Amino acid sequence: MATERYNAPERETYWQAVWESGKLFAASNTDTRPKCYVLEMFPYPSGRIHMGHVRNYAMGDVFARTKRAKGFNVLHPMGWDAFGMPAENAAIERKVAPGEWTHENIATMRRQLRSMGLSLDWAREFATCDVSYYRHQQRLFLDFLAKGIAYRKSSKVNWDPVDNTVLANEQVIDGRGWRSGAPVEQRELTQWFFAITRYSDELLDALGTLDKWPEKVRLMQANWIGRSEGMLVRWAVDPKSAPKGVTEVEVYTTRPDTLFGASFLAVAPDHPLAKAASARNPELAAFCDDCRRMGTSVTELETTEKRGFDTGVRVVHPLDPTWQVPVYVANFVLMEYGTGAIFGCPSGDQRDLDFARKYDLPVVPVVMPADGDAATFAIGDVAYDGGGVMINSRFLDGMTTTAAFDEVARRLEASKVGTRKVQFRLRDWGISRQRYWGCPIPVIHCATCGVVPVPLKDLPVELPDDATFDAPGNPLDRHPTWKHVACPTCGAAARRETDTMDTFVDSSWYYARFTAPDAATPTDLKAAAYWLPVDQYIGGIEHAILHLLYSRFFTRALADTGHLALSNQAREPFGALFTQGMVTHETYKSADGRWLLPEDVTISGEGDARAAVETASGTPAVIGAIEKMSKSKKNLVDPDDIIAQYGADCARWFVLSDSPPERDFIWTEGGVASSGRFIQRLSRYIDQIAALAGVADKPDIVTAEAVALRKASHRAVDGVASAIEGLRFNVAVAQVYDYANALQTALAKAADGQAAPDLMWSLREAGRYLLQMISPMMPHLAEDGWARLGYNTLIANEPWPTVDQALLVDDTITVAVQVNGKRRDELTIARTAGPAEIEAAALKLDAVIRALEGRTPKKVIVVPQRIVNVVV
RNA sequence: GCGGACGUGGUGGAACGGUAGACACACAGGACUUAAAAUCCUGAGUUCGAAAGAGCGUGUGGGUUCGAGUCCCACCGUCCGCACCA
Repeated sequence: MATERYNAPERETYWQAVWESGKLFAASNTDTRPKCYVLEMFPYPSGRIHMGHVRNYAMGDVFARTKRAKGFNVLHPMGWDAFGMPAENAAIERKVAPGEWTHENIATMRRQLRSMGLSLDWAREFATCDVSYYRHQQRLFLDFLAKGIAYRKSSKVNWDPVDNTVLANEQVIDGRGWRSGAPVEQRELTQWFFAITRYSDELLDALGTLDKWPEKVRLMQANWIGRSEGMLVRWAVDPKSAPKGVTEVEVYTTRPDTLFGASFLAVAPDHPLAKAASARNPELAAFCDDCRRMGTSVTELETTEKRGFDTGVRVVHPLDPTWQVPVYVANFVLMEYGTGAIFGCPSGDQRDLDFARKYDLPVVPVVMPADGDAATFAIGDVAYDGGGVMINSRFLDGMTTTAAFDEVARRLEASKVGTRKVQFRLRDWGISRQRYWGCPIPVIHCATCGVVPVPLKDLPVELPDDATFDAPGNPLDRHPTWKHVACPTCGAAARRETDTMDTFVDSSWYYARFTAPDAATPTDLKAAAYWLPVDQYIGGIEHAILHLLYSRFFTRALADTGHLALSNQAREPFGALFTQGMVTHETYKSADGRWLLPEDVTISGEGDARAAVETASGTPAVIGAIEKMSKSKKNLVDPDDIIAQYGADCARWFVLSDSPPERDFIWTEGGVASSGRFIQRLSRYIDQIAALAGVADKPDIVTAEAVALRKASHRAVDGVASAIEGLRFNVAVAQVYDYANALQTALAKAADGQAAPDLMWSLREAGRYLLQMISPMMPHLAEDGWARLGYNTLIANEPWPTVDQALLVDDTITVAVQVNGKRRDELTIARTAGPAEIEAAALKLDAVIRALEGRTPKKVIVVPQRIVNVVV
């Protein structure tokens, strides 16, 4: 029987059109089935889909299709995270308007995503650069402003003096702007902020409820929020040494127990005391200026010497009025954390110790390990920052560090010079960007009225479409007319805010907008309450902190401004999170050091003998490391090419196979070809089954072949379902391969057309089950095979097959038999056999008798249906 | 420096504390073919052995257990996150 080769690309286009016209994947906001919201992180429209997208969206689609088959009302939407700097860079480099560039990219990528056959509800699609989206974001901003969640403050920023813009910390490389190369300045600028720190405690505590999030991500967020418990302690300034207007210094410490080890205070160069003291000491003023010029890059921080300058100010120890310590300005104290002032305990902190040695300050050990000897314990070049027992600390001596902490806290609070204080590392979120291609911040600056919110009736504040990009700086700021408006309050000439919002704001609430993308308000309370939280969110680990933390904050801010009606227990946007690994590929370089595309390289040999030549010229090439696919290293494979050659099912199947989804996936040409062959193989099996003579009624299943096949069918369906449920797609793929092998055996038995009726019937069932278990992963082949088997429904609409539990267990089972933990033989016995029966049978095995060497077993461990261990 | 994850054949990887290496890739041998492709069959952790079989095997060293890839401790290596955070 000759079967035709399955033309995947052609059939896939056909079935995509069938799904499309049937609106199969449209989600209803009113449905009695249980809901399931499946979401993958929406893409930035950079130009074309890459394999990382294919992997991400294939995973989400398998999950969504499986949930659909299992009877859920599934919401699986797609949109575009469309604001951002690359569009402006394209405008500068290619003279194309950012909006135009973005929309062209969206059109390309939408077509590419459609060719993957994803079960998406395209009716809900939007781009964050659509006025119909960002107008609502402006409304949210105004509501945040009214509640104090959005506010303006002056803060230090990285300023690029050539490009005339603020740079994020990530955009400052070795102290220089990443585009201009100019040394970055620290500038004090008034910027817009979101008060994420208002939710610090809640964001930290609620991490404990996110049990379907990766532990790693929860930990990273916990560290980022950085809660620490300590005390604020006020040190009175000795009036004789006090600069003008300074009477005390407040420090923050997490180790009040070490207070008797204090030998100095250090304040940040921008601390009020530093400024006041500078006024009377030009040398100190110069030192502070020097510190301010210091860069903030990682390498600089690591190499910069710890330096200090004695202010001449002396402060009084809070536990001993007769004891004074000097106050230094130090370049390592941050004004942004705590109070901008610390007390230094050299024996308990390495940095303080280094500082004390350098400036010849006392080093008094106050804590020693619990098993230490107070008489001999000393501090050399290494500080002891652990817990233990207090020494040299007067009334604290002999206490544990924990008890000493409490005792000091009690005394300082009683004398009103200290208070317990929880401190967070998390800072408020600065959202101002001096950029064109973002959501305009809807406020107006009036000389008399101050900052005036744009009235709701005047929303949206639309971006002008005639901005110019031929000069550095913010195009909105230099636009001839856009920023000039009348003050909404007094009518006088006023100025629009020309900053736009950080693009992370756009992606902080899109998942809520998807639940009602056409609502006249930012959210539809009913729709959002029905769909949220997202039941399964899938995306890259690179968003572990920023996007995922911002979204968690936004959900709470939306609830507090009446845009979400959620109970306090459900203020989380993403119930379950999965972070998938990257797609990687081998890299190739020509002899003269140019990166080469995989398609331009021919590989020969294997193992250590593998060698590459540049196909066109025949010159030898170098095979490099396996790295994340990137344009710069040219180790890219274009999904379009793969889909055109092998089909979407093949691309989907391949990226789901082999590697566990959370790990990196290595793309190989051989691997994709092999997936393609497997699709042809399944297609042949379907044709063979379709050609079988039908059996009208279900016969008794009696022959060994039929029984074995049915067991394999039901077990595979069961195994695939649970693997997908656990997002273990590589295991699901392996189950299908395994099942295909079983099916092949059964088909071989029926090849002569003389098979028993029960096998014929079981093969028909097998064909049906095969298609259903592959339908989430290879939806097109499943649909095509379904039609070939003669069904006139769509498999995409079919419920997940039911599993006959009786077929999942065997009457006889095989248990391993060990002697002293070493496997010697195995025993096949009735599943119902009791421990005594199993033990007796095991002891009769030749291999066991031989291994016993005549000894009498001391003990026999029998775990029914698992193992027997004979101990001698 | 702090925190975390990972380490299994030639390769990607399976394995509720219970027969390690499922499944796939690559490889080798065979069948079909004039030939190739495609397809099908067979083999394979490693050492010794003709075979039956036996020894050794999940980074290293200890521990818990009748039994450890899995749990605990230490170390080595790789990767990731944070980092003058008081």
